[in-house]
Amino acid sequence: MPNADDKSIIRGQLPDSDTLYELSNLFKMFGDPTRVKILSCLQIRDMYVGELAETLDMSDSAVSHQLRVLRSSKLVKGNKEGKEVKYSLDDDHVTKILEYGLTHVNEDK
Amino acid sequence: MPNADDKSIIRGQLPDSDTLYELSNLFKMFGDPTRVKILSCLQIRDMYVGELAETLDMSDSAVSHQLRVLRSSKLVKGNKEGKEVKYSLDDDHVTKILEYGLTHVNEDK
DNA sequence: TGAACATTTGAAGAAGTATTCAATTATCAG
DNA sequence: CTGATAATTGAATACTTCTTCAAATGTTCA
Repeated sequence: MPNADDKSIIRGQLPDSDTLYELSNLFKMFGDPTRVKILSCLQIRDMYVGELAETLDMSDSAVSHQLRVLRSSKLVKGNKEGKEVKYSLDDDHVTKILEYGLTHVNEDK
Repeated sequence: MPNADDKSIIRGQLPDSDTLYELSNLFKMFGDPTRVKILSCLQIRDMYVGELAETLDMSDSAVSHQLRVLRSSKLVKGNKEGKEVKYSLDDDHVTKILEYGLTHVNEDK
């Protein structure tokens, strides 16, 4: 059987397991409506936690929890200003990835 | 207070709710390691369900379930060939989005 | 028709995750 | 120091979702 190791050949061409895991993890960040909203806001301008919460009509706590997740993925960063924390995008790719996705979604209609 | 409707202004600049939902839904497809693996395989060549299962070392059933999800998002399509079904990517964007994400992930290290 | 194979489907269980609520930390103004 | 405000944290709950298992569907071939 000539194609006995066909799967191995395919496997060899795939990105390695770690990369695939990181990759899906990156996209997972964009895979939640709340997080996408937060990122979209920060694309417009830097904002404080409270501003985000008001704008998106969510609790401060819920927003803060999501900001923590986004921070851990290095997609946003927070800078303390007195008792407030101003958040901003921490990555050039965020905008491009969102734009690309938007293009796709809009083309479909 | 001059900024009373500042949030409304921001809200007005955001993509509408439906679009944001669709957007996060698109990214959610890429947010699971199994699905990313399947998509990566199909980027290399069209494959049957069984081939995918073997290549990725998963059950036929698990693969089929994920293919259903990907199909419903119009990212892959299946063509019946006898008793087998050959799957292929159903969207030009898939490759570009994956490539873009990969670039990002690789740059980070 | 009947056996073998490929795929799909549905239900169930397990694991992961988002939001809420209450409590805590930190900063500023009086 | 005290009270008020901003943000974070942890625990609990509700919800979603991935995989497994068993059964069903559909197709080929003898």
